[in-house]
Amino acid sequence: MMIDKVYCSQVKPKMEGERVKLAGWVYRKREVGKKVFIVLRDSSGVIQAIFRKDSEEAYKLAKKVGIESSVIVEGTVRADPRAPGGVEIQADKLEVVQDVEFFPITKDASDEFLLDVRHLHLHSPKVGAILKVKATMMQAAREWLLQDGWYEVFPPILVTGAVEGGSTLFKLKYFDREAYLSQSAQLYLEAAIFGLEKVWSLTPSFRAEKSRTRRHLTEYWHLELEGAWMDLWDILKVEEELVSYMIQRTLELRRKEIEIFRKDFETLKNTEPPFPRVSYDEAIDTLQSKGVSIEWGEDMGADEERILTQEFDRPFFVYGYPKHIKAFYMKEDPEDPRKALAADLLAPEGYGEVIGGSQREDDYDKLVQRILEEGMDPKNYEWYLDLRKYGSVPHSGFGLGLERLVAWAMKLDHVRWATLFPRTPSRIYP
RNA sequence: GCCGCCGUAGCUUAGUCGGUAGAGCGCCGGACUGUUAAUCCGGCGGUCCCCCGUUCGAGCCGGGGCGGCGGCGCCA
Repeated sequence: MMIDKVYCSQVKPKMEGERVKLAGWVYRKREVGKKVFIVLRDSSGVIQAIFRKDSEEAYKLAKKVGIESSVIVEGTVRADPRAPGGVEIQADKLEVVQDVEFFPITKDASDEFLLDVRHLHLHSPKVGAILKVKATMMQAAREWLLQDGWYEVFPPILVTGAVEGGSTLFKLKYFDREAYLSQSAQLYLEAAIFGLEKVWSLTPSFRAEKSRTRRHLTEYWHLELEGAWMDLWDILKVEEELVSYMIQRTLELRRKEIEIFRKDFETLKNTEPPFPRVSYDEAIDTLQSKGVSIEWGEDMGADEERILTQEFDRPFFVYGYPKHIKAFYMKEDPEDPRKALAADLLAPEGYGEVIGGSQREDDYDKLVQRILEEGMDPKNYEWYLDLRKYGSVPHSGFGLGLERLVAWAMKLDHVRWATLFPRTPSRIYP
């Protein structure tokens, strides 16, 4: 039953006198004297409708209708400087599709309460703006990936083992066996490059870690790429071009939505290739010169990372981490065996890690050795090790946390606002 | 797993020294000739998170529990 309606944002002052039909929800209602003002909201925006007593039936309904009721409004377009946006609907017909007695979300809602009623919070134009930006970012990613020759693949979510020893997996029953929810598609993407060379996927990733930070969710959307015949420096170029395009394109298409949350666009505009490349060694030096007590070989914690990101006005890479703090599948630097050919992309303004990437170990023996060093059993990685026995090639890849990129772009205070129904250790409902 | 904080009306909260629990928003009723999260008047609304204890008397003091939040670690 598509209604032959116009969207709120389509109504312009030059349409003065035109008869229109709109469908949406009651966003605001004000009764003054013998008039009722209803601000109507739909997915495109808002417009004011005015009900006067001379259209008695509509006026009576308008007086009674509650906030966030679903309604269909008919009337005539009027340009009026007193109306928000300079245009309004002189309404003469109101159909209340479903009347709402009271909407639980009012102006004094805490973050916690908004998450409790997330299903209703999705009415909010602010939430809508974030969801639109997220959608546009993926639209941009697809545009870039298509023109650069990457194939989208669809990896499994039900898996048998860990990608990284440390991360905790959600366990589930798989008939009479155990299985897990995937925390990364990487291993499967690595397999796919032997047929398609350049592949990517967008999948949910799951981490059963009780992380209580503004950067973590137990379920998040993971954009992963894997490319054959690419070394670390090749994949960094892919990363910066892809991220730059996602940001620039979204800035072009969704400026209004971003502006609701972010006032300063400098760091977004600065997101043009090449991104600065900072070695781990330089990062340690910088931190030490700022009085941070950190030694070569230690991993950077959240505090260190934050201090470092405040030095930059655009995203930047940190590369050349010590091997022992990185995952087993990352290739050892042939010029310095203490280091891994790994790089993270950090967002500025304190946001930190958005991408983790690396060149992969493509040598069978070295990979077996690394698996043993991590205290894992090579038997569990048999098919993965096979990839190094049957036409192994140098290859690299990375994973991007979509919510993290959105959170930075919109300057959100938590990644949970960048997802439809956030899952955290304490929250799996609604 | 570790450190810190908080649970009072649908929501946001005040509550002094331990002495009959208050406000704003929302909702309901009324007033108002154009409002911009309108305004004004009136009304409805309470398992003070739970249990035990101290006390003549506990929202407040003590003990235990439950739930949540902020951060660390881990990562994207």
